[in-house]
Amino acid sequence: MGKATITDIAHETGVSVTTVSRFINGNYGKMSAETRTRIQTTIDRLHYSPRASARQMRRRQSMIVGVIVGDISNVFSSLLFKGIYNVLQPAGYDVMLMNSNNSVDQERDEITRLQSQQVDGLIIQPDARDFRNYETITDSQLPLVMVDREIDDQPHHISKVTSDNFDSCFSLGSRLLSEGYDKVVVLTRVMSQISAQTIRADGFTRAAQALKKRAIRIEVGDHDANWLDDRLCDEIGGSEQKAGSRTLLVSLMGPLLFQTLTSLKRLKLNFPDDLGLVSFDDWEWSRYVQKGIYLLEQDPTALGEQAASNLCRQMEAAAGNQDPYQASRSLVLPVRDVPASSI
Amino acid sequence: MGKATITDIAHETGVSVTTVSRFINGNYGKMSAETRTRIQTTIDRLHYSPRASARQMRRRQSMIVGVIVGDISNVFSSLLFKGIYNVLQPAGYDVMLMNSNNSVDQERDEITRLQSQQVDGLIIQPDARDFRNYETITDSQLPLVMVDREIDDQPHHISKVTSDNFDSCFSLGSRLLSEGYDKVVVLTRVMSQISAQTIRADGFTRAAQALKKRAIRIEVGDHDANWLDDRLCDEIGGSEQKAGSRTLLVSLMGPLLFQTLTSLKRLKLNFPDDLGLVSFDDWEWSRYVQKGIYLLEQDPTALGEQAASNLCRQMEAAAGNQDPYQASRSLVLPVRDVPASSI
DNA sequence: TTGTACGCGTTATCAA
DNA sequence: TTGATAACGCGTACAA
Repeated sequence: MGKATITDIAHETGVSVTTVSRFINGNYGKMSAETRTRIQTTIDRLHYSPRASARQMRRRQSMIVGVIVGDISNVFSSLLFKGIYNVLQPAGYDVMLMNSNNSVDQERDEITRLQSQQVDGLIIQPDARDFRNYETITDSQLPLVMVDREIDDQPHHISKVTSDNFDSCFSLGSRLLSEGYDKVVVLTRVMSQISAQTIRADGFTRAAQALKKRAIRIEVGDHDANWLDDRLCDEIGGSEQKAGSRTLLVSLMGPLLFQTLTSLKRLKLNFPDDLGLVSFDDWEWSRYVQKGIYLLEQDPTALGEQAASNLCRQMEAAAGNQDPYQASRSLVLPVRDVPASSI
Repeated sequence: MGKATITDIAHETGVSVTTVSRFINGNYGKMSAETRTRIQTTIDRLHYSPRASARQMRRRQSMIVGVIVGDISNVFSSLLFKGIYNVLQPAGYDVMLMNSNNSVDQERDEITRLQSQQVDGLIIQPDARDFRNYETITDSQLPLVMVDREIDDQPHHISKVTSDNFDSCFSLGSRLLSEGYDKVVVLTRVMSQISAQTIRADGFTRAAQALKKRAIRIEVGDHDANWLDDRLCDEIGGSEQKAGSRTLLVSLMGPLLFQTLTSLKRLKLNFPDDLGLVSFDDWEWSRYVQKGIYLLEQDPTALGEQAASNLCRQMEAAAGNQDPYQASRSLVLPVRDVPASSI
């Protein structure tokens, strides 16, 4: 029977529910070793397992954390989750994962669901441009960490864990452009209202501006394969232009790199000879692909771990009836700059 | 206040809790349109949201499903989850995701946690070799679907959703070997006690046996890069042997393919000239990599969707006090065989 | 060291 | 068309 209750255990064992409750919660302090083993035996025999829901009602905490990611099929999201889970599971929290599919509406619905579940905290890779969409969370003083994407009007006392997107792109862009590239072509594929890619693109654009060089941004949508070929051909030039080409091509998203490589192959453009290639990468695979790519690596797992441990602090504060947002901390994680030659 | 209760709403609105409860659950049947709007107003004003835990206690169902995957950082797992979520979320279920890290111990702990949460159903990519590890689930008649990996002694009335691993490998292996390859070298990287890779390897091995050709299996662990180089050199031969080589090299796992390609490049072995290359792939990226690879594609998202919809049927049965396992169905999804030339 | 009794927020039953 | 009230399983203050 999966239906045994604490009362059943108490009766079977011949003790009171209080004693059983104490046992379950590890308050062995005042309990004879004998009753202890007797209770354990009964529990095993009846396959008893305490109902989390009943426990929640009394304790006023669920030990559940809600996580909303933009697209779980993107490696970034799964590595982020992994980092979160690494921290939260050992801390005793269960994690409810939701996939917003980069839709603000869906995200709103999911926040409601999570609030109904009385989650003790929330980690969100946000979709919406305005913080207004998240005020229902802060109104109820729920511990909250925003991850990866930046919201303009987010109050500074709300935690935010991001990568060093702008600076890393600006500095790599500056260096490469001053080493002799004429212009930079930035490829993005923005799925959400807000995206880290936008900030990265800005980094390169600003670097170009500072050096008075040209910056072009190409937003790759769901076009067919030829579309990108044509655009690249326009911007970088066909084979006749190759020789004098000093273009720096930047792919700001993992999956985009593969598409780019395919196009380059079709166009018979080689790097680093015909152009310079930079890719922003979430994880190690791209280094298997080919030599000669400059990589900007972020570490989504670390991002998740930092977000989760900050959330834990907030939840502790909340459990002690304090303002969780006092325990908030914002964090910018470094992006690793891997030289093309070292791969 | 996030603390408003149904009683508060009732008092504020000047109706009884029963009425509010009816409203919340959409039983408008016998309710004046006016009280309806009045209740809605109060709910909005007080930011009321019903506690899932209190509701669970009465209803005896949680509307939560537990999912345990082997390694969430593996693309297979995240696509699987996506499929599951696609089905479960619209059906009104929330999903608790756990990562077993391919550890049987961790998996056991997670099953316990999920049972405490009183999940209405469980989808597991199992780690353990014996079904004994999951009997605590079937003992309590909990809806259950096993995914991806096969357990020898799993009772046939327990649902299982897998890919057509053996047959697809056997048939591709048979075809290619009879078209002129001398032997097959299979690369695996098994992380768990059980793995679909083992079955795939068997498929190729049996194909070789039937044609009286050699089959070699290399288990790639966490060795350094050179290790694989050496092993491949042993089996496939160095450049002097290339010319006459008729080896079929098989990578049975996505990430392994990249490692393999790197090794082949270092060894200056080209395909399809020097050898034939086959890869089992979870998703479309490998087709960007290079031409000339035979691909066996499975569809983890579809796997997840099927698993989830079967689970739903079981949960409906359980809700109607019937044996959920009568609604169980096992399913084998096809593996797509993509010819090397078509990529 | 152990037991009794009440309350947590919701829904279902019965009554009006 | 609406209310009053008894459960659900657990934790804890208080009593013994």
